[in-house]
Amino acid sequence: MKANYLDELNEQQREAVIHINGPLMIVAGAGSGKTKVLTTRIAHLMRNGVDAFNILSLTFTNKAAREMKERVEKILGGSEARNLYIGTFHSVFARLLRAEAHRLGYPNDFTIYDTDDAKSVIKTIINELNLDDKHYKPNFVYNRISAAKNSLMGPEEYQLDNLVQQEDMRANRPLIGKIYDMYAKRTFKNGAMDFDDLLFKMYILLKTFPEVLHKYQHKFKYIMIDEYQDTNPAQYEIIKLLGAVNENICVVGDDAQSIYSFRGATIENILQFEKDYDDVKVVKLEQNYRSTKSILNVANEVIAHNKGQIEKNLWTDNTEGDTIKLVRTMTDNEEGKFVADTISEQKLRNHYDNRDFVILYRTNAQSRSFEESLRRKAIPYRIFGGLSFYQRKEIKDYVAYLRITMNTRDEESLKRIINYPVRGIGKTTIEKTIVLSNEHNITMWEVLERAREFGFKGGTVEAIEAFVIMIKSFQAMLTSHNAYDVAVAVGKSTNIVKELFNDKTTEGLARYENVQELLNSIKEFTETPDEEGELLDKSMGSYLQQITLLTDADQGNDENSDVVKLMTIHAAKGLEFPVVFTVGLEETLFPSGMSINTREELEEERRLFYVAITRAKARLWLTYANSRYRFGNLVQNEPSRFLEEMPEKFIDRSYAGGGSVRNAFGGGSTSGWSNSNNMFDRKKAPSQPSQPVTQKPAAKPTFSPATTHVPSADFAPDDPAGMEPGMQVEHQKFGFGIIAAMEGAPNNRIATINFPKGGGEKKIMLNYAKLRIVR
DNA sequence: CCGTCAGAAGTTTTT
DNA sequence: CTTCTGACGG
Repeated sequence: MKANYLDELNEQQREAVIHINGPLMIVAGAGSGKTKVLTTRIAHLMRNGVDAFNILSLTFTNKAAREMKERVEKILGGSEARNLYIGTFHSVFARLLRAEAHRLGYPNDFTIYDTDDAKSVIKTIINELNLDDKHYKPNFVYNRISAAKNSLMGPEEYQLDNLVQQEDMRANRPLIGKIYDMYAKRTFKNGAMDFDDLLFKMYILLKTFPEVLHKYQHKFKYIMIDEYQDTNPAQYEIIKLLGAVNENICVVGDDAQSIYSFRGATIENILQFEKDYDDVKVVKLEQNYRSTKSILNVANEVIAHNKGQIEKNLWTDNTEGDTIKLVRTMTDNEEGKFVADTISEQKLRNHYDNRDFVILYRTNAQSRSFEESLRRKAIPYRIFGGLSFYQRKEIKDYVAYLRITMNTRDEESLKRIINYPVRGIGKTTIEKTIVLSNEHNITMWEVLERAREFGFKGGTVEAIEAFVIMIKSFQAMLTSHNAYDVAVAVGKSTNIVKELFNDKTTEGLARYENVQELLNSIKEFTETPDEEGELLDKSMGSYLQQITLLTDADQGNDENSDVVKLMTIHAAKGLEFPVVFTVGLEETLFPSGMSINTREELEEERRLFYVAITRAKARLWLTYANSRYRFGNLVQNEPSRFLEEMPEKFIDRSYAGGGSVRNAFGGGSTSGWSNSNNMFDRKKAPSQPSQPVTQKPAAKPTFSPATTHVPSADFAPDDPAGMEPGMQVEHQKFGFGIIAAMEGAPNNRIATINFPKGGGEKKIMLNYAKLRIVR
């Protein structure tokens, strides 16, 4: 260990690091060396006799956890750091739950449902309840349930809580509580937890089993929480429970960077920390080492528009640096072009590499114009925050096999692969299986295991049995083989790999490569030693647990690749870049139109803007477009109100069409401001009285275009077996026709029929087409 | 059972 | 404009 590690700190940083026992709150302004303090403090604890096994450090992102681990290792210079518990809330709790879940009635190898899995379950339930999923949107319902769990509210409480019920009534969705209840039961039956359950169930576990609580209270004698301003009530309560005995809780945060209230984070947690414990030591890190004076001054002045903050004065010794450039373009495409041009220019003028640039936007959808312009100029880039690798269909399919092998209760996975690749277990069979499983209160898997007993017959029962035997063969391998071998066996037995290999289309090729990459990742997982040391869990279950908690930002950690990065501001939190472009600074976009209704929402948007500004080390461009395409139509937007909140002194507005923001406001177009509403209004124009739609509307009358045939009143399809060439038949759409020829196997005959009014000669598969025999 | 096509919906932010 | 969904033809 480096002896002089304390010398590298400033006074406040050192004060935080050497505080060992008792609650500690570090208010860490942007760029004030927060991670350095955290990592040095861990090293310092260990140097002062604290066992690595007794230290728990929680972060929000895998990336932050990884970075922290690496930096601690660097200071300690050895493998001691391996015994630390450093990870995200979700991954650490998932790991603990893997040891304890049986107490709650879950299998220890429970499946973790990602957002898509969860929404899919919710959708199934909505349909089962005969509710209209246009009204009960799975997304909306999911968010309600998520919010409930994040406030530690179970289904019963949800249905009994007056306030919540009133909200649902007002939103005209009174049955969300019912859906929540069914969802909780269903996921439990599936032996699955969603992201929120990892927190919620952890809390339940600690609350219900004192001996478990006791165990972890004594294990985690020192607890550190990064980004404390983003904790939600569930996380808050868990920390409180775990830390209750030793009260060695160290939280680090910056209320000015709280940007996750939409996900249940309450800024109150950090504002109230001093009141939660006696004798809280508070340290403020106010010296910024990251940004120029210009950048920092702008940031400070912007955030000063928020009220109710922890008082602090962020300052820097750095040079004043360049002014902040404010840029107006006419359209979003020009905005993209401007950014790409400027990147080229800056690379030449100031010798930057691609990796020095980041483009930050409010919503993922904004990336398009920048992608195009960067591609046109052949500037390499990478977008963060698209589909995670593990959300791709082919990967989810493959992983579903692994999941079902680990946890046969997982019906989401079972339904996904029971007939993929096609093995003759069709819709009817699946429906029947579901009905039987409900009837007998057993899992679908158990029904399949006893298929013959339940009266499945013929080819179906054979297909089912083959499927069951195959999955069981994978399970048998689990004890004797590692995760990689099992995964390879899955690929072979199911023929998935071969099938993808034979698909020579571009997409097929990509899919094949993705599956290969999946296998590689499993191989890598089984072969690299566990960084966290203590628990050398190389099992399939451990692997599956990890990958579900990975996001797009966690892949391709080729930090060194020289590319321009594109991401949302949320995704950029905790990062820094020499040159930052913050784009799309327009009303309704940033601040988002969805977040301008209350002061709280607007303040969070402002904090987001603050985060964006403070990512920049040396140079900052702020851009906005007069008009941009949204949902395919051109929309005009005012410049963001935030642009008016910046101090003139540090801003160069010469790019903003020569005028000030104010000029841009009124001066531009007098007519131009009839905007965005109309795009919503237009659609609803022939205003239907908005009646509450809770039940599925009766089957819609099907309108046929005037050109098509109107079937006879008594139209009813006949058995195709009796159809022969020469017969006259009626088709629902093509009208009357004569069968000209017949081909194909007896059980799959294809007729060539001439429809004089229906577009001439057609080939029709008799098994599927509905035809009436006329004569 | 699967692929195609038209129509509709979507854009806040994520572990 | 793009992506997803459902209906329907083959």
